Amino acid sequence: MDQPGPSSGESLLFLTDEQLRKGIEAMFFAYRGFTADPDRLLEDHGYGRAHHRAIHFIHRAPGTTVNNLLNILGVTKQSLNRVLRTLQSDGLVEARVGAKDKRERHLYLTAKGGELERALSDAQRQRMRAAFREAGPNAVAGFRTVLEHMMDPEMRRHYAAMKEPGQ
Amino acid sequence: MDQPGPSSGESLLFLTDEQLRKGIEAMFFAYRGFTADPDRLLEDHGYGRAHHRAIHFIHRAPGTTVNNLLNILGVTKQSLNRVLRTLQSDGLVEARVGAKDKRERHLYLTAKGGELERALSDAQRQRMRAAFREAGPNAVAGFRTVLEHMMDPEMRRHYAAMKEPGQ
DNA sequence: TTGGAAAGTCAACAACACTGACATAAAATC
DNA sequence: GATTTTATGTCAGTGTTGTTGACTTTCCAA
Repeated sequence: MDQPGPSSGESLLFLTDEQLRKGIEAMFFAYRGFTADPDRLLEDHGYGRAHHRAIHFIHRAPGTTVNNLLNILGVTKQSLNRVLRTLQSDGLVEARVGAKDKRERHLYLTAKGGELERALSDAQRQRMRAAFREAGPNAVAGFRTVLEHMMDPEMRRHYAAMKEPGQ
Repeated sequence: MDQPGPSSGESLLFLTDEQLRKGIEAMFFAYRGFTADPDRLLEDHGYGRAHHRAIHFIHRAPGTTVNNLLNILGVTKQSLNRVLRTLQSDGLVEARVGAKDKRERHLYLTAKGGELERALSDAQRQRMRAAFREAGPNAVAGFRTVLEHMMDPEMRRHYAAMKEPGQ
């Protein structure tokens, strides 16, 4: 019953279907918690998660182009455009025509957009900070390692690319 | 915003806003990967994630009532009902009127429903197994710890309740 | 027995994803 | 210089999934 793995000396009990099912349900329930706080805030403004994602990544990489945002978010341009249009007409996002390539639109948050970003981000960070603190640095490192391996390779590239901003 | 002040003897560098932002983006990108494989399968059948969730939890707790499922999934009964209706008319789910309380419907997967559940589950487990294996048992433990702390307390109850089935 | 609560169903609507087709402007290429 | 490609935006239509409101059936308790 409690025999070591036949090939290695290491236990592989953490790879049983039962453990994997727990991991799957953990992802499901945790993601709900992860989005719950910003969702409440967004509802007050009449926005949805799509707006949050756009705001987050524009804040993260100011001056990003529509096309770049499209690749990161993995939605169609029609879908993203709907969101950007409302954010622009509400004065949260500004789109500047590219200096070098005039076809491109570079996206920036306005002061008002920055305010909402901070509010959303604060709400989300607060929960994550609490979870991190209770779990401890070792668990946090494991958390990030597993999530990185769960990403699609292409998304992992995006994630890694913005991992260390100054490098 | 918050300085990484060395107030205690322990380093709190893992709680900086920068680290939290990385955690937030890790959740976003990883969740996309997490759902990608089942999503492809579901599309072939004309279903969506809502169907997957219903199938998963009916498989997890056969005979569960609609109301119980409602609490776990956190949607309105009308929304869940639409999903259950299609699953029933497609012959994947069976609803039996409660013996004690005839208002209740107890939900079961049919043989056909079980087949789809297995296919979806296999696809999702495969990715998670790969991620777990590459990350190692220590990282997996941390992963689960952090996720548990990120859940709403009520959801954590559901999660814990179904953690060890035989106990 | 009657009135309210609970479980579930039907109808209509909104958010947000999708596809497809098309328009415009600018850059790149032939 | 003409043509093609690229970046972006728009219109129309569709599907999934969430919502609220109104309704039926069933149960239970005053």
